[in-house]
Amino acid sequence: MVIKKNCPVVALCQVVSNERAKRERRKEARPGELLAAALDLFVEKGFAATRVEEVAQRAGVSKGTLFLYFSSKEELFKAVVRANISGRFTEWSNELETYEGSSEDLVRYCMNSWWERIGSTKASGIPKLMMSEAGNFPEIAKFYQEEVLLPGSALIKRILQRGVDRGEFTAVDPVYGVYTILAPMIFLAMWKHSSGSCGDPSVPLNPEQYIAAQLNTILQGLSVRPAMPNKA
Amino acid sequence: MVIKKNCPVVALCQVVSNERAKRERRKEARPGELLAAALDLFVEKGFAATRVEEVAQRAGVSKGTLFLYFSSKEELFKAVVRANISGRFTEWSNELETYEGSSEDLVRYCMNSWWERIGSTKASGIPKLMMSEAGNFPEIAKFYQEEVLLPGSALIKRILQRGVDRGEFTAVDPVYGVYTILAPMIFLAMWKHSSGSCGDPSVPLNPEQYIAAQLNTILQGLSVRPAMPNKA
Amino acid sequence: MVIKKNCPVVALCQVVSNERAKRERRKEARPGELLAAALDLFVEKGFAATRVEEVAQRAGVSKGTLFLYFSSKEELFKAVVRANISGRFTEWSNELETYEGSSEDLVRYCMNSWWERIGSTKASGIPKLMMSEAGNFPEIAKFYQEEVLLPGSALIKRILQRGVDRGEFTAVDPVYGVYTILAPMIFLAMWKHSSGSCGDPSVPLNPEQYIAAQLNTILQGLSVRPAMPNKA
Amino acid sequence: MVIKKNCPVVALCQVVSNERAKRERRKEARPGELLAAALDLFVEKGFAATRVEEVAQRAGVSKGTLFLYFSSKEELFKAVVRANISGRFTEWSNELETYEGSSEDLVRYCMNSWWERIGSTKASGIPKLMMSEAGNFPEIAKFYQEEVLLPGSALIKRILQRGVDRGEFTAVDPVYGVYTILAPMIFLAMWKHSSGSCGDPSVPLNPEQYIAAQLNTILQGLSVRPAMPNKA
DNA sequence: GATGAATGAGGCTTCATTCAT
DNA sequence: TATGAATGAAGCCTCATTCAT
Repeated sequence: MVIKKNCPVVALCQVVSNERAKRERRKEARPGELLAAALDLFVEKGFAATRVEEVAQRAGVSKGTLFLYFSSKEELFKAVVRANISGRFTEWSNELETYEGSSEDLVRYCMNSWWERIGSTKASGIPKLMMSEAGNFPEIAKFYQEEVLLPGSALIKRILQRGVDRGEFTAVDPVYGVYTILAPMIFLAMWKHSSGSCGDPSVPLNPEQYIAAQLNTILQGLSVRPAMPNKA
Repeated sequence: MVIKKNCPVVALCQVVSNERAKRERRKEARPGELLAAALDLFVEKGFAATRVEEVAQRAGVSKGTLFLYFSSKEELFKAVVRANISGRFTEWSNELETYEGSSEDLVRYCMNSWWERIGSTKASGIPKLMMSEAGNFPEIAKFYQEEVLLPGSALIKRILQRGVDRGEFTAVDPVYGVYTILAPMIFLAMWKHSSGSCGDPSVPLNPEQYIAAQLNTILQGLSVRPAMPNKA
Repeated sequence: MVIKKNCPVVALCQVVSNERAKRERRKEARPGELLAAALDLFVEKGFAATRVEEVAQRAGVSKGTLFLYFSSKEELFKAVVRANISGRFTEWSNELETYEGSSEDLVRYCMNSWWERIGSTKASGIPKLMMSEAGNFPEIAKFYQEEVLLPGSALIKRILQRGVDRGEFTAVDPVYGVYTILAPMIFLAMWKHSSGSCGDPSVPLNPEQYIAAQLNTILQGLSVRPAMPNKA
Repeated sequence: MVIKKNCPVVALCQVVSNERAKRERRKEARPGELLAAALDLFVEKGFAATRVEEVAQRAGVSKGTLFLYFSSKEELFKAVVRANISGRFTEWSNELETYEGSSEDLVRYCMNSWWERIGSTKASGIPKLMMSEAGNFPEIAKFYQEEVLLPGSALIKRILQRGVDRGEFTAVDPVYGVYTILAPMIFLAMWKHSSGSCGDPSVPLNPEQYIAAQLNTILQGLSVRPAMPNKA
């Protein structure tokens, strides 16, 4: 090229082209950044109170760009939910099939594993989002139910059944026993994202300690035990 | 009475007083009707997605009337929360003081009583509302925490301590043990108001059965019992 | 009447009837009180920024009552203007006809008299009102012009002409000479009611001193005088 | 230049820069167009009676666009006042310092110059606006007073003092003498914008003739002259 | 006549979405 | 593709006006 390097116009072009290069490198990442920003904000403020401009800003793009990737705010919302729903139930299901330890340990493993993979990540905002917005987005609530709640419940049910079958757990209601495991986890996810509860440390909640305490009680509650004078 | 019933002046006075009474009865009923309508809608759709006109309509008045009683949508929201926060903790606290049965029964009593007094009423929407909107209304979230969460937690803590003191309950973490009781109730309240989850009966939840099942497991989990080979 | 005096219902009726008596006594005064209140507020805040409820309140009646006397806010406005337009031009005109002093004294008399009868009263708000609202109320502006500005201008013109005819005043433009007298008075009326100007005493304006100073300059300006080297 | 004109990258840069230039030219012109439209309407109808949509329409944009440039109707109003307040008093002050003609000519120059620079422009609406709205916008009225009325009065005072010092003007009250000059100008500005008065030509007012007539009378009124039997 | 609760049209403002550049 | 200025539908809120009492 004959163009002198110090020609200001050329320099400008290069800057532009560098930026373009960088931009294109990041292009693939755009939807992900937008989804991450949107997840944060939707979880924090709810769907209606979140402005798309905020989402775009947080993702480092302009408002218009967001609409290149998501045709509407609602589509963005759906994409956020979809993107953060772990399709890991088959994986977990397999782990359960091949698990060889005690059912108590299996419950411990599951709950802790949920915390590591979901609860402690941003994906834990999804339950809060669904609780808050289910009424406004019935289809996506249905989708969430089918993709998450049903498989999750089924998984828990099989774990409990395994414990009963192996003589480790006392027989529990096959439907309502599930909530014994499910409720503490969903509660934890929501509590975590309710800044009203977390803002003030007067009602503190350390997730690991919380899970440990819940497991202790639940597992003793599930365990088979000698006859006791207590009414059960 | 010596006054003749058909004295026109007297009659007028009575009419006036009847009219005034009726008018004022209506006027006094308005805020309550509006609060009830607003609670429903805020719980169902969230603060931002609820239109004041809807609230007014559901209360059977026009848009403008709402603003005669609440100076803004936000004030309406605050009033809804305030109006539905039961200051019943002293009452419950007294019941606890004088309770003479076993601590297990006390826990049962408390949970069932919560369901009867709060959970089964519209007030059960408040926890969902607070979870969803705490981020957008920090002051009112703080108020909720101080007026509800802290006293509630304190009450539960005392019940657990009573059980331990009387040799009925195993020692639990004084902080995290509380969640063993709290989490299932809050979960129930939120689940109930998450129409996305309830709309479809594929994951059903009958509150009484749910509470019974939770109590069974929790109470066995809390109970003192002979040493077992299980890790506790 | 057989009714006992201490019967509470009767007592109430009496109170009512006393109030009614008082009310009826004041009934005749109502429109005047409303007009006075409206004048104050319209002048202070303008037509659009004045709320009818404020007017009613200041007049000591309810909002509904105002509409018993004036069919709309606009009618109230028109009535305010009409009520405060002095039909005194014929009176003044007569005074002029029969005035026997110097024309200079006549001008002094007129300006001071205007201040006493109009400028220092609430009616002085009308010019401000008309200046501010003329664009929004063309008909009433026209009415004001016909009833006030034209007669007032004509009066001034005749006074000036009298001075010229009697050899007291230098000849001035018959149209624009009028403003020499008119402008200072209207300016005074508006300045007085512009709280922005009056609120702060950094640009003070004592009406009597203002008028005296204006008269001094104007009258010397109008006076016939010996030839001077000044360009006139 | 070595760079080929048809180098596509360069061309692109130019296009971009043209596009940006045009876009930004529009963007930069908007506030001015909006301010001009708003000035017109506020002066004509007053603040409260002017609808923002009208302002936007007259500026050729949509309602929403206005709010991109002014955060509220009130801010628009403030900006209108600020934008039309000439900070030209230092300039005028300098002209006064270096003026070499007679004080009479200086007064003529000032009044005519005010007409050319302010009175005949749209900025002449500001005095009317301030008179009408001062009560509703105390802060901006204060600002107007400090930025316009006080410097303006000070300027006039110095001109009069100059005349007295040079033996050209008779001694006048240093405070109230100012109004001799100020009142006719402010009156003119307000009269001009009171369409009620101007709409009908029955009380006509040609500004140049008005100013000439006022000057004639005022200047003779200020001039030093031989003792006269008139009371002064 | 008098009241003041109720109404609802209308104005300000926001923000998802579009589109020219 | 990316931008961000522009749009306008929709929501909150006000207040002149009505009307049952």
